Amino acid sequence: MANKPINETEWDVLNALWRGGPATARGITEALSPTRGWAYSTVKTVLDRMAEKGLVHARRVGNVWEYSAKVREGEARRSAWRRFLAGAFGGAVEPALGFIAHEAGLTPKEREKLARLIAEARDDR
Amino acid sequence: MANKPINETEWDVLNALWRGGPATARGITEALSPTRGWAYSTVKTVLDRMAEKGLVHARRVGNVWEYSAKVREGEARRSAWRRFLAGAFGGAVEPALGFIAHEAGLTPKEREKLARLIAEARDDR
DNA sequence: GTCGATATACTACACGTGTAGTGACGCCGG
DNA sequence: CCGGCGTCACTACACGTGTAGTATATCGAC
Repeated sequence: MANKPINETEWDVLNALWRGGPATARGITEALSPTRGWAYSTVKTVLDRMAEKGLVHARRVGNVWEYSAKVREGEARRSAWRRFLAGAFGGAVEPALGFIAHEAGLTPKEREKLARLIAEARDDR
Repeated sequence: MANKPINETEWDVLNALWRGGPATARGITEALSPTRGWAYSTVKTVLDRMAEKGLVHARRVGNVWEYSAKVREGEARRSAWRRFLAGAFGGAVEPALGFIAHEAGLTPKEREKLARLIAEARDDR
């Protein structure tokens, strides 16, 4: 299961790992330094906590730990989607779709894009 | 502003208020009792905290407090949507739309519905 | 083999949240 | 006018999270 919510900090770390592949605590610290500016020890703590939760995998390499994403991006997103539905729409899909179509503040261009994407999705299955 | 994230418990309370209108702590306790089973004092605490945050409005009526939703449903949903985007998609709208069309696990029927909703939205503006 | 750099492991602390107990006080019924 | 019931205000506490310091272990260079 491991269906704990993923929080802000964790998304940042996961995104870094998804984009850059496995990395050490120092690597992540540097990757996130422009946006977050965390201290090394902060990143280490976050990573360790994520490892406990099963979000990342920790592997000893020489004397350093190398962390890699254990959840896949798609999964994490689906889980975020489910939480979004659960919270804001009591888990109901259709109202959420209505919201996205009408009230999510999409630009016409975005709506167009979405229409196209749906058409595609319809085709490929 | 008031752009604090709304958490699970708060969604429950807000939903109760949106559906049932203004209510006292006891009222909410009862409304949520099937799903949550909170103690009266728990609900009171939650409501007071929500009042502090500006999520609900508290009005003294006789010797009881009556609480009403201060944020509107649409606003709250938009804010949840923004947080969903920020977390799972780094704030980018289009990848999120792609995800919804392709990977969110929509049934064909739901996709159909979404297509219709978009068409509608296109019409009315 | 000693030293310096770096990583680790452990600890810390404040704030948010989930959940609730308790003592005091006011209002309605008798 | 008094007592009980319900409500309030306050307090509590454990756990999660954001953020980081520090003492110790270890590795590579000299």
